[in-house]
Amino acid sequence: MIGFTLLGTDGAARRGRLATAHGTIETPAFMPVGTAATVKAMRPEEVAATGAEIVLGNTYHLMLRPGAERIAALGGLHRFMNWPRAILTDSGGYQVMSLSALRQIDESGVTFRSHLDGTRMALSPERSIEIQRLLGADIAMAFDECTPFPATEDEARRSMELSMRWAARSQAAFVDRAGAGLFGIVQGSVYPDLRRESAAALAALGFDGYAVGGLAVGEGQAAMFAVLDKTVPALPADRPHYLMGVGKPADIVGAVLRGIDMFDCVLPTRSGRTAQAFTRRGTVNLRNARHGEDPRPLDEACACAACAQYSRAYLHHLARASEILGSMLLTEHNLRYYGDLMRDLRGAIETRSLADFAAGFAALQAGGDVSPLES
RNA sequence: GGUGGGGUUGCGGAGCGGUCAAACGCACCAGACUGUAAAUCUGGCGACUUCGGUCUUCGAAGGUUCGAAUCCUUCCCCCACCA
Repeated sequence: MIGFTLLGTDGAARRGRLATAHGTIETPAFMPVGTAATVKAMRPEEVAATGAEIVLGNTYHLMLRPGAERIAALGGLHRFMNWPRAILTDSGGYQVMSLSALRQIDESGVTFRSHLDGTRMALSPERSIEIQRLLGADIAMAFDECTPFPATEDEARRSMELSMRWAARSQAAFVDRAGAGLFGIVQGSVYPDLRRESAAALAALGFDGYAVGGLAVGEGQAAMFAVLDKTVPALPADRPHYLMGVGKPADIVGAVLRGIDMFDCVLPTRSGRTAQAFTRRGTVNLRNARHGEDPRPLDEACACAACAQYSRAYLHHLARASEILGSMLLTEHNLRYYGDLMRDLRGAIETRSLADFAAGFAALQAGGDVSPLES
């Protein structure tokens, strides 16, 4: 059982606080992704300095390497990766989709052929929950199938109903402990009736929190927001709402406006490694030639090390040279940007000025990156 | 001085009579990345184009051939070894 306190609202948006065995999380919150027991290119103290209070780990990847039992024997995932704050673990449901070429699915669960060495590995709702317990997750996720997009209504229904049966089994397998909880995951693709049905099924079971899954898989922002408009009102209001795998900054702002409390996404970390930076004026590709001689900071309004101590020209050079420091600095910047965005969103909800904040955010993003240097 | 090897589109490097504006890699110019098989992937990369093509390129100049980056001659460079 984990606690969730609703501190205030602004329209559909909510300001909340999540209490776990490893600290509290102010919501709306962004959770950096640390799939393989590391937020890539970042040390844990640097992750915390960006404002993150919880990170993700991944059942599938950690069971393959180094193995859940090994991590348990070494004192659990928090200790293993030296992250003393909260951890949410994904159940492996996303890999059911992303590794579709390497797995077979049936009622009991999924058999994966390891992407590392081909070894056959089985994952079921029961085993996924067991692994997440071995890892010591503060928040475990029900084992589901992230429905691919596009899916016909029949396909989406079959997939959603399977996920709902697996949700019940996940819950039955979950051993409740203080400060730890289990979230259910709504599926149903872009079909409002399926989404409502899924939400109702999960609410009837009763989870510590409710996730919306199967979005940002190619349907587009408008369709995603349309799904949230129909789905979030169907979720229990006294529990946290988590939009899985989302997203771009504008996606997050729009989802907060629609009542989402938690987010995770690989974009800030992955983009940090591929030279794309998120800024108050939109995205910037540091590899582009126009930054080669630019002595200005990436984002003058940002207090991260990359912006405070280095020029665009230097970040450009690091990216071109594939230097590790480039990945580190841009990942740090991107996570700081996301952290600042969440802080500002929380502040705007507290002062009930979220609509104004969202309008200002959109205007700045639409304005584009800083103008080129005079030559 | 002798012998052998070589000069290909920014660089490296394939090609060795037609299917060659010329493989591939790098560099370069852009784009994409949404519960991470991702420090990854995609496109472009001689000039012009009404996007059908047209034109100029493979050290230089001649030549053989219906046709030459590919064969021959001469010249200019480079490298290795021997003296």
